[in-house]
Amino acid sequence: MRIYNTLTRKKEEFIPQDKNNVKMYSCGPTVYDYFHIGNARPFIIFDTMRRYLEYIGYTVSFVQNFTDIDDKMIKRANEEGITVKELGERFIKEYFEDAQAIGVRPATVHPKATENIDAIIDVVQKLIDNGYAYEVDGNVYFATKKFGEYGKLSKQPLEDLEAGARIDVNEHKNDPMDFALWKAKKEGEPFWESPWGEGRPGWHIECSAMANKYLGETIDLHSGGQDLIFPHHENEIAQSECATCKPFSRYWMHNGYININNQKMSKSLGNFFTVRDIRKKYDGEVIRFFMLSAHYRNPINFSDTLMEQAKSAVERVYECIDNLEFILESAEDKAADTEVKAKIDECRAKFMAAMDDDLNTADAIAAIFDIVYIANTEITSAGGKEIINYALSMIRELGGVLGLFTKEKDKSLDAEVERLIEERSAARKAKDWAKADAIRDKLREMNIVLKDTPDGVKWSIAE
RNA sequence: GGCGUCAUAGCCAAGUGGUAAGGCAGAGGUCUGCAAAACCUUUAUUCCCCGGUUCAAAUCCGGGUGACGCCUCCA
Repeated sequence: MRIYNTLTRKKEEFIPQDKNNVKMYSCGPTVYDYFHIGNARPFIIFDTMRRYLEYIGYTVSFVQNFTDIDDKMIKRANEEGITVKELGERFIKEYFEDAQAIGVRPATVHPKATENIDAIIDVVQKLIDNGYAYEVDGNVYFATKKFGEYGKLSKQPLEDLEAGARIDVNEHKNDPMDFALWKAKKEGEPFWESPWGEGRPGWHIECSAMANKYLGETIDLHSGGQDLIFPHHENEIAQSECATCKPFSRYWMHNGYININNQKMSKSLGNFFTVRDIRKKYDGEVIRFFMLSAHYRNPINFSDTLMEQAKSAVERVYECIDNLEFILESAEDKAADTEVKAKIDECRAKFMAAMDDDLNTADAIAAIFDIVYIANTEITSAGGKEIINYALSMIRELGGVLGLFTKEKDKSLDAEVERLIEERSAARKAKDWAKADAIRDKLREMNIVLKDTPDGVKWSIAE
């Protein structure tokens, strides 16, 4: 598989250090609120990356942290009159609820910053020992100028960064570009004991410490949103490589933004939609489909119209699945048509080629729609069970790689509905259209939609 | 000022040298008792503009125009 590596700004063949296992780290949320749809994009994209890596045979050690101590956490906890710990626990729980709804599986490990303070202190100490960090009044800073490669990810020479930097007023730092590894305790803030006194970790250091602790010194793939390239990921590289003297991550993937009216969505701009809110109107799967219908590095707009389009597209696939399952019931055992089977295999090949090419999920989705078309045009109950099952399982299998189209229809009908369907069939047989239509309308009100097909009456539940 | 991204139909979107995928929406039709679903036809001789390279360019090169992002917490 080839991926676009931010470090080299080129598509490269992805070769993990261990041929069977991929070590992958993704920056997780700061758990002070529900996550918004902009946060959801990397969760969905890199969950899909993980699923695909597993599909092509790797085991994936996937670490995604929770930032549960920082300025925003403290501020919010104070506003709500609860402890930082309580705030974190609440939104970690909410994270998992929304994540599940959009098909994002739990990572292998979800380390929390507050539970890895020892590991963080170790890295900070190592940086001091190696001469890359210095302590001032209980604060520890990273000396960016000591790291000659600083700026290699964002391709920004330190001088240029400095020239553009808005001045951070801080009398402790030796240099404006230096950043905090450890912050001395302020009144009313949570704190931990450290060699430099009571305090708490800076933001960037936790990812370096946890990646190192759970995945080792050199990981295969690090991912996140483009806005993390600088300074967060740049700083992670500096911290990790200066502490271990080893390369930190061999590949970096960054997803594009989500815009609202072509403007970046972010919490600071206030123009954001939480996944929790969107879910009130759209199924999480529709959100996921929407995200995967464009290439992950392109910016995408978010709007109601786009969600409606995504919803209709998802329904087309489920309609096909439902039809196949329906005709399967009346189909006979019969060998599959080899030509149709070959066409479906071609779709799978197209799907794989798309995913291999820098996770081109838009093309991969198109391949699934190609199978839908084949199913709709070339597969009937007369074709027999085998080919129906083949198409069905292929849609499920490839859909599953994207975390889509995995829902199972609840086939149970309550007795009353069943009786009405029977009654309508009898009325149709007697050509009593008025009665048949009245029953159909009545069922419609009960959210049961009937469709008369050559293979009998098919029902489905209205959304 | 530095670094970077994007521009393809009514909407969304793939396509990085070989003659415009896929989805949504619209129109007409087929099927159906009527529907629904599905299918068929139709919607870009053309990919922001101008030059250039090439037998061949949406794709490569040069120059414009427009939109956006990072350089400050942010996915």
